[in-house]
Amino acid sequence: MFVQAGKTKESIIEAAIELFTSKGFRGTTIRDIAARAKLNPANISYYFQGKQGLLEACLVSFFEPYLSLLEEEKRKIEWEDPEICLHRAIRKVLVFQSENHLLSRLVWREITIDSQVSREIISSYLMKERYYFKTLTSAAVGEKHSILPVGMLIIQLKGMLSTPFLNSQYVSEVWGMHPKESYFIEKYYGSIIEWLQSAVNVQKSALYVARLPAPAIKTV
Amino acid sequence: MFVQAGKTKESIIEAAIELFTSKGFRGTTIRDIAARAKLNPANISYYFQGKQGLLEACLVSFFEPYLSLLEEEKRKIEWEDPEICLHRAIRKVLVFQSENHLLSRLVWREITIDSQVSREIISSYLMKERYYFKTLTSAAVGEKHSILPVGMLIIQLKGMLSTPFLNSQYVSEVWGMHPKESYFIEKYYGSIIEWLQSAVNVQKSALYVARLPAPAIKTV
Amino acid sequence: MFVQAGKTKESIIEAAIELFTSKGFRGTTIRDIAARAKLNPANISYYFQGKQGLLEACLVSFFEPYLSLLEEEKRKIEWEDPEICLHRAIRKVLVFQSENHLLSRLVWREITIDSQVSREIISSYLMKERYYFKTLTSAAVGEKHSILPVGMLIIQLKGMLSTPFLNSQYVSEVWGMHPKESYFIEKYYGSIIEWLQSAVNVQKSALYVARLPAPAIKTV
Amino acid sequence: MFVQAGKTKESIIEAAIELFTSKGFRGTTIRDIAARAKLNPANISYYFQGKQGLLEACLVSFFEPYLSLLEEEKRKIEWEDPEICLHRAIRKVLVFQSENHLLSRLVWREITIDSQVSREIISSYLMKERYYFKTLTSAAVGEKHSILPVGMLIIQLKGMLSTPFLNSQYVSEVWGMHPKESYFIEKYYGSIIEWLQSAVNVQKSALYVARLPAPAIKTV
DNA sequence: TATGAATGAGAATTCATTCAT
DNA sequence: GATGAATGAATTCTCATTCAT
Repeated sequence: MFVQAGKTKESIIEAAIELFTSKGFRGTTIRDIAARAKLNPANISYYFQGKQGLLEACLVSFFEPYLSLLEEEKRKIEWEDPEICLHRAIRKVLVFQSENHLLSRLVWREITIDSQVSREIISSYLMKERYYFKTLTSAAVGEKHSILPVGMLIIQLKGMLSTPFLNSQYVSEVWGMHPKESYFIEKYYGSIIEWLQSAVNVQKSALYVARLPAPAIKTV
Repeated sequence: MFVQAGKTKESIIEAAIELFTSKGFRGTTIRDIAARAKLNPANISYYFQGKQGLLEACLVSFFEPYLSLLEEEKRKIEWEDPEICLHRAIRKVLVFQSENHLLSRLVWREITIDSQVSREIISSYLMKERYYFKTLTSAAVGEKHSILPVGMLIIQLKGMLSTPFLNSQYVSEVWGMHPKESYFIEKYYGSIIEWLQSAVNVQKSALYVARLPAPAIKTV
Repeated sequence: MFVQAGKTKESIIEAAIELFTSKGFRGTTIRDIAARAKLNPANISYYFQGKQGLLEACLVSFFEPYLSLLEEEKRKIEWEDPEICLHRAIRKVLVFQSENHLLSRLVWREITIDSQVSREIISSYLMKERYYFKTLTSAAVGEKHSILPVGMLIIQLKGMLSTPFLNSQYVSEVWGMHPKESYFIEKYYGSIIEWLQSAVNVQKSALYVARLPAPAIKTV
Repeated sequence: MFVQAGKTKESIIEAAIELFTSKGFRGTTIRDIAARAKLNPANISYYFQGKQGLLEACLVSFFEPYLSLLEEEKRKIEWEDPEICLHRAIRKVLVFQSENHLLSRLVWREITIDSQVSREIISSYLMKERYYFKTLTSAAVGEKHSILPVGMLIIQLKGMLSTPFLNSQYVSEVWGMHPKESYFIEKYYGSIIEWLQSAVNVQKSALYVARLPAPAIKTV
């Protein structure tokens, strides 16, 4: 009626996130979404140029703040202790996902499907993410241990950061609390940092790994 | 035509795993599958009572060997060193997933969707899996450090074990090799064991982490 | 395209009645119906939630006026001569069926199939119909001959009322005219009333029947 | 294995009659039939050249005895009292249908569908039936009342003879007994004969009924 | 901006039938 | 004679999208 376009768009995205997350993208119809948002289905095509566009809007609404968060910490390594920056980045990522746990689950699942039309969007976002992680990690550990296999670290870090949100019901059942609760985040943050510390001291603790024919990796 | 029921079923499942994995369950049509398996689409309903049944057959073909693998190691803790058993279980799980990396990706993605009719099947399998992990982990660390929060360990372990297969393209891009290659498995196994070792010494390190200046962070 | 929902629904029902009647419910495809109504087949699901729903709409469009017709006469027995009411009911039923002869044929055939999902709808309608017939007949004959076996009367009456419409082609061939013609209705009405009169005088004629080699008939 | 072809065919027809009757021809699959007859579905195509052929076999298995029954009585009018023959025919028809009530329901329903491939078969049988009925009725009443509209009589007779079997559940509910029970047949036979008598005296009785003060009737 | 009607493309599924054994 | 595998044709239905209002 009046200037409610923003509101309408918002409520569509909200409904879409809930439904895409629990029923999957293809398993959700735009009628489901329209019904939940109490709107006419035609609005979705109108505002997002189709279902696909709506999914992309969801992805964007995740990646934009997510990446600017990482970017911010990456920038700070110029004048702050990189290790502090990395730790803070990890914490922020956890908090952000916790506050957007449905959307997080949706995103981390959706990127495991190849033939999504959104592939291009996703790819460019993931490239950026990787770049920030690499830079942050290298800065945090690279100076001390130049031959450290940063790649492995990043993969493990990525897994640790996303798994609780992707498999939130698993976490609930094993740990007795949901990843959206801040207490879980605190604990989880703690154990990631622990792991990171010990991983950094990899040479000492893992004589065995060092002897493997791991390819030399150059840190930037 | 030819009495090759076994072969036909096999080839349907094979095609289904490939397509479900890359395009998603709903994104794959039974025609796609039939075309890839060079069969008539009606065979799918004939052999699996519909698309849903085919998905379930895929899940079963993953979980059955996967769980018996875990079960075997769980049984061995009666007379072998539980730590050895846990390590061996981890290794076997990695190798099994590496050999069935497509199927693994499919399974770990599919379980993140709520409203699947397969929910019951999945639930019962995941319950078993959790039980085996709990028993193995508790046996491996419990005796030494009875107050250890095993739950957190298991969540992290689960994440580490599945992430590389779920996000195989991520691994490829960061690490330069695919989780189906045995070289990756060796490396990855090594770092999990490392993590496990240091996690077991959690009390000591926890002390240290507690002293970190974990900066309070406001997210937008 | 055009906002003519009412018209569209109407024309679908019309086409459905024709086709269901001549080819049977299962023998008619929604494509046939859509083609005859010059519409897109999807409209049928859209307006009637599937083929089954369309059949039910047809049944309802028969039973609603049919039953209110009976109900009206049933109500009138309070202050009018019940025999007149019954006769008038019979006449109205014949005229109504004559004017809706295709639909009548469809309905009277369809109720002879057990496993229809529409069973519940049909059952409740038939229960009402029976109640009206019973009340009307009992009132018409009951006061005079309270112990008359009304059940048998009703069964015969039902048969007489529906048969010409169910087997309209039989009527055409034997009688040379179609049950939709009013001349037939007049004649047929006359002979039903005759039968009804004589049936009421059952004792006298029963005497004569008793002499036939048929077993003696006991009145309950 | 041995000479069981007859047995197999028999059991297929038996199963088909049950299922066609309750679920309708199109609503029954040959797999249903094969399952009930505990046979392989391929047998049906083998023995009856398809589902259609099976239906035709069912129709034939009804009409052959049914028509020879009528034919027999028709032949007898040459030397016996035609009225007796007609009554006997009616009785035999009722008994035959009672003993084959499922098949009767199937047949009388199926002939109300136009576009059956079996139309030719049905048509020729119905033509014969009509001929026998006409001959019998004309012989029974025609001599006495040459101006009687035999057509109307036949239509009513047809309706009376088939209705209880076509709507057997209706009969059950109103009358409290099933048309397959001989007690019902006796009663029903009685009332048809009554009707027939009075219909034959139509001219007289019509006059008489009009004037009728409906005398009180005492039941025995 | 918003809506309900309408549609076309395509999906899963059903099923009678065939065929080699 | 009998069977189970396999198929092709056809059917119902779903759904994103469009369009006139």
